[in-house]
Amino acid sequence: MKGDKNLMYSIGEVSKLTGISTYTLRYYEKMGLLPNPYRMDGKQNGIRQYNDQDLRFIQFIYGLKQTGMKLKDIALFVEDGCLLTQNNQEIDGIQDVLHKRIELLNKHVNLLEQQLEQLENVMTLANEKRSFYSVMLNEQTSKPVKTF
Amino acid sequence: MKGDKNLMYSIGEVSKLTGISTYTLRYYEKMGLLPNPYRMDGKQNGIRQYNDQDLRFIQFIYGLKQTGMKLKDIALFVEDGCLLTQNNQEIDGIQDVLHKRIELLNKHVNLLEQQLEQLENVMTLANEKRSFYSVMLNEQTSKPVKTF
DNA sequence: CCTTGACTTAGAGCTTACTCTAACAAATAT
DNA sequence: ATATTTGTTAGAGTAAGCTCTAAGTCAAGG
Repeated sequence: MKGDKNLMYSIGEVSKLTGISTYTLRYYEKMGLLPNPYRMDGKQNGIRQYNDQDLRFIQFIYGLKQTGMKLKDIALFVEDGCLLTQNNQEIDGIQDVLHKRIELLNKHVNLLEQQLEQLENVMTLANEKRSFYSVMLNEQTSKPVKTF
Repeated sequence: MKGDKNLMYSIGEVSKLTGISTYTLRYYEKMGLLPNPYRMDGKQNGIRQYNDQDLRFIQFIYGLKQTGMKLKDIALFVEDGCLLTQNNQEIDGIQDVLHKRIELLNKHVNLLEQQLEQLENVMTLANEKRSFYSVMLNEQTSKPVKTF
């Protein structure tokens, strides 16, 4: 009844599913990259419980990080929290928040495009170099090339 | 007469042309990422002189670095130096060197392919998120969505 | 019962990759 | 003449992003 599909994950499970260590997950939480998760109530030591939506969000955030977004920018992205509060009240200044988030995503998408371009360049160069070496390997008549 | 096209660059010029600081260029040289460049002889303080081939090599190496190859792996790639010595003598065990370099390039190209894939994933997710926010911005009737 | 995994705060330590300073020398450009 | 750029060695400092330990508590599962 609490999570969708009744699937709730502990921090250890999230760690296994995402490949992010529990240290790092708590660190990200403390740094404001991840929202404070729901906690088990009562005596149960306040254990973090993540649902599927949380998991997808963590993976999204991790993707941003892996592709070069700075932790500080991710924290900016996340800082205003959920777009609607518990009671389905809009947060204050939602327009500004949306603008800010769109801007951060724009900035990152630009970075991604540059990275794609560079990746393709480097790929080409690396392949050329590789071919060159392969040719050298197979050639009997080694011509005098002074090169790397 | 010394360099091709008579173009020789000082470390400062290389820095400007590549966007790598002189500190970093010397650091890379010390770490074995860059071969020891030709030096001006005689009284002239042994100033480093790079030619076009050197410049291209530096850019190639920098591309590897920028796309995630570890400095240590780059150093491995570079460590056996030029493929033919000054006197056009083959270096010892050139086959092994070629194999090693091809292997390092293979490894890196694999990494590049993974990166390309992830970049595209993240691009898609970021674009979706951006669209979602844009829709929220333009919608008058804000539906109760509790989400990031 | 005992291991495992969860929690906390605080803080130390680590890796990678620079980045810069010191302190001195020598050559070039204005 | 002076500022800039280059050179050297050696070493300190910085930043990001973890990674782990300590030292204590709590609760579930075999």
